[in-house]
Amino acid sequence: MEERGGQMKITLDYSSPMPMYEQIKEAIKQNIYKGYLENNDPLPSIRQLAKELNVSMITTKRAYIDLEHEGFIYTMSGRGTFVKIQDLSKAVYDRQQKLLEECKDYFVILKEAGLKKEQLTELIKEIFGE
Amino acid sequence: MEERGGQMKITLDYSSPMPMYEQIKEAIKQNIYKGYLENNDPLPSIRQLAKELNVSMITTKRAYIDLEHEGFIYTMSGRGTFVKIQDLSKAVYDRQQKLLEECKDYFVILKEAGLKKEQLTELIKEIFGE
DNA sequence: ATAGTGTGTATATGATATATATACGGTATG
DNA sequence: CATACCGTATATATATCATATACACACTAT
Repeated sequence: MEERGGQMKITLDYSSPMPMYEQIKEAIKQNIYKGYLENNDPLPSIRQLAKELNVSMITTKRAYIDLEHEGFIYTMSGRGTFVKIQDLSKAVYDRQQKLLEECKDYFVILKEAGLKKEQLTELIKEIFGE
Repeated sequence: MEERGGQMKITLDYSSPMPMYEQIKEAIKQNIYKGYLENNDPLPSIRQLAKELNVSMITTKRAYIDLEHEGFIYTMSGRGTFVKIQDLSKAVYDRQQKLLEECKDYFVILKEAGLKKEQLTELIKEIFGE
């Protein structure tokens, strides 16, 4: 039997306010963005993943449905679910641009809360290094 | 009749995924943090606010209950609801520290997504000025 | 004192989101 | 063609978000 999604390492925070199917979605997207999963790689079956994570099939299925609608994966009934990523570097770039846009709104909130430019640049140094 | 919460300007985004009672909470907190509302200032009654915002009394009540639990306001049955802020500058400082902590986690995510230090400092310049 | 009007409070109710169990249908392969 | 994997569909449970409406408390002008 072929290994399915053996690279996947998903850990759920059952007490998080984020729904479990959202956590699963995020984890799979991360695996794609980081290049751990390539085009046409099989994902774990909804059954297997549900067993691993101690959730029901419906929950894993729900995550897969969403990811399919968002264009990250495709499903073949009776066969399994597979990664659909045509151009990884473009996907990564698009995501970065999206994050930058969100970041902009976030900075506005921080500014309105009275935080100073220096406090943020200091934090950036701390995380990103000098 | 005394004016109640006449300073308040709350606008709801009915299509936002953020629950309406959360939006109301946030708006009131903002009014407190910005000094528009002082200690013991009356808030609009749950009825009046509900009417203004086209929501039910239960929704405004829910917001007030949460804010009371968080220590921002207090309620006197039959009289109304009032701001409870002992030390504004401390509250503002505490909130800034909390935001900075959250910001730290956020920056880690941005770094992992492959964003560069310069992209963020550039964005900060844009928002905060030179 | 009490009626009136303004407060907050409590109960019953519904829509939607999240998660489940279980029975069903498709696909490959010995 | 049996079997052992896949995904699919139906009925169901629980929590969250929001509502309507009837009730109780507090001030104030008769």
